[in-house]
Amino acid sequence: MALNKFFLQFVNFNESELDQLNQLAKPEQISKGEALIKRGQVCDKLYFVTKGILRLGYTSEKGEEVVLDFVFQDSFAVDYVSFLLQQPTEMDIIAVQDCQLLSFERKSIHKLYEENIKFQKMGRLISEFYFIRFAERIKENSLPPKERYDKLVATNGELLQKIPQYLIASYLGISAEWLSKLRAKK
Amino acid sequence: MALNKFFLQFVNFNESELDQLNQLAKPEQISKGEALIKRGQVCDKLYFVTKGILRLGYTSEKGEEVVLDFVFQDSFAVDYVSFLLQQPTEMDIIAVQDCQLLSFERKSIHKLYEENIKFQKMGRLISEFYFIRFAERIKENSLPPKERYDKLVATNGELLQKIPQYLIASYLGISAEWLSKLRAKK
DNA sequence: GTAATTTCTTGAATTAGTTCAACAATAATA
DNA sequence: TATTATTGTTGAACTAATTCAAGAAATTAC
Repeated sequence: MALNKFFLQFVNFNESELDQLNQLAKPEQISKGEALIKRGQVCDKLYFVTKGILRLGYTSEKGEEVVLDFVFQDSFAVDYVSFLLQQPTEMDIIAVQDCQLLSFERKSIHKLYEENIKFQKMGRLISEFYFIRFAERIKENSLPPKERYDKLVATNGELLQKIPQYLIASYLGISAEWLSKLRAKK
Repeated sequence: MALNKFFLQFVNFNESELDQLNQLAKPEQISKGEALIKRGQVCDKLYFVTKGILRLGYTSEKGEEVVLDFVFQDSFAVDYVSFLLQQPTEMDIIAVQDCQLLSFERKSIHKLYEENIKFQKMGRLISEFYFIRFAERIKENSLPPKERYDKLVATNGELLQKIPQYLIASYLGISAEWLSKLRAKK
């Protein structure tokens, strides 16, 4: 099961510990275009994506939707900043396709942290995992759009085909038309 | 003292705990243009900047130096990814001006973590602090260069004047000439 | 205090990217 | 299957940004 596999990446849990984690998970679903989290809300849940793709971003002053990140299957959708600080998020998390999710309440996760240090360790390692992803993102952002696109295709090839190109263009910081022209070039 | 002030932001340490932290600190200095950390090294120290400014970045394939971040006085210079994973860094950290630093060895910090849970908490909160900075950076990167420049000036006004503009331009992802023209415009 | 080096500015030519509009292709719905 | 809505492509006119070269201004070294 993908969820357990995810946890086992970080800490060598035994069966009963995995059970404890699984018992916290509440199945949720959301259809294409709907928001999982909206600007202004406090993000007090983690959402494990069992199926579908979401995008994290915001609406600019000019009213354009800016995509900052995609969340694919088998990883967590969350605005970690809002989740950590328990303050209103500036982001929206929106389903790119119909999604199936498992939600974990912050409070119940924190309860586990206190019960067993292995859960605490998991929490720390997951934070670090996302931290490292962010650091990589900042570095990648310094590359020209074409290179960023090629890298994205190289690492997320198939999944990417399920995302409309105008969203990918927004993620890359270029217009949809220009991405189309870049793709046509080679 | 600025170092203690930094720690007290995160955890309410008593005097003896602050002493423990201070005893780990080894004064170092480095002159303008020199590297504190070079690509390929493992970053096994944290450096608190008591004086000066550093830049974190890398050399691209075309041989240009790309600036990803500035480290100002009273904060830590470190490649956190390399520090966390203890793997070779892909970054260089270079002094923009002569700097005075206090270095903290990873091993001795980890020793403190085990002795007293308050230190552990500090470690977590400092990680979160940088995590949040990274998240903000990713969002800022989505704005047009002029806006990013104005924001930078608004928050780091005086300090910024001590950094050559071609480095600021690199940080913003534009050429030095274009930054000069942008500045001239209004 | 002058020379040498580093940094900053300006202009001209070129490339990268945008906007808008029109149409083509694809997917969703009846 | 035909219809509608969403997504993708293309071209023309425009704006943003780069490169290169030259000179001006500011710093550093002697």
